[in-house]
Amino acid sequence: MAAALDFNGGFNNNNNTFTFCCFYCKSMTTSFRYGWSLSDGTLAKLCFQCGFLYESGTFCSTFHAGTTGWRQCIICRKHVHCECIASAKDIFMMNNGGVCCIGCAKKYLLPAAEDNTEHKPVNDCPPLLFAWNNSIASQSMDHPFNAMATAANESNQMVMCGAQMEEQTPVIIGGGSSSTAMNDNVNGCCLFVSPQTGLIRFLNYYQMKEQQYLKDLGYPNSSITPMFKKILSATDAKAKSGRLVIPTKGARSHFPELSDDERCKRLEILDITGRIWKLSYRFWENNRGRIYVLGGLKDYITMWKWQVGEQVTFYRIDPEDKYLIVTEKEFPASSS
DNA sequence: ATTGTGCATGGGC
DNA sequence: TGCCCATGCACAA
Repeated sequence: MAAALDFNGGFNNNNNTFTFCCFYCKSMTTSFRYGWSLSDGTLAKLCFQCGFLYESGTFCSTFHAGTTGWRQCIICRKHVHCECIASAKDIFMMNNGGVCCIGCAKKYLLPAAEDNTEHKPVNDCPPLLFAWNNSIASQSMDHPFNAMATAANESNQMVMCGAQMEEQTPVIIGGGSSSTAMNDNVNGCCLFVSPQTGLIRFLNYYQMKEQQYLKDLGYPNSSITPMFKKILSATDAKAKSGRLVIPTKGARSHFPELSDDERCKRLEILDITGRIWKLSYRFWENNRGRIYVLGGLKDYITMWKWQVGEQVTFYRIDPEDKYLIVTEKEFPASSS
């Protein structure tokens, strides 16, 4: 007897059981597990095996191991698959084209979304108007809203594309002085609307990460100041050398002064895990100038897997009077 | 052999 | 031209 189509998409085989076709592998199953969201708002029904792999987070690496579409999280470098619907929940598309895994996105990019104690605006920016598909409407303040912003354009509008936007629909924000203020360093900005006050808080990518560094290190109320940064050269990135040539200007203006009598000092520098690295800070002379280097970095370079072109930033934490070294694996373009 | 240090050279701005 | 700094090498610990 022909099976009757069930309203839920299953087949009644006339003995009170329903048979489902696994959305992914198309095998028939009598029990299913829910998978990812489909465009019609329902959830994909998966067979036991696919469902189990999906729930355990190994779906993509199991089924798509040999296919294209694998990219690296810009922060932790974990491989994430970006070409199937199943992985959509695990990735956060950056406005600069990079990809962030959802773990790092929650940790570094969207901390306000999970921190209910911090729904306080950090500035006095006026309420902004949101334009959605060219129709201006007041933004609902019912829910936290996070998105990645591209640079403010010439008319002081900010084009937004974010994880919570439908289909990457661009949104234009304008009418607030803050969009002008953000002009200089807006790439990777995260925007947050306070559900309590209705005011908009924004922190750019760098600021958000810096605040997170302080929290991670246990200095949530301290201040963190970038001192200088260095794009890693080929010789810097070689763990064998174990040293970093640091920009002369940054060294002179932020590190303790070295003299001909004291050509080397020991510096203790924290990494973002709180580990203390005892490094040598010294210089040698060259023609007319000094070359400043930070030595004793071999283990650090190995641990953080330095690669050419990556950026290392040195911070100062006050009032603890500590240095912090941060290896950032990839950066959105910054105009600063 | 491994790791750290100092120097000379040369390219680029 | 002057300075910065990337690089490779020699040498020391």
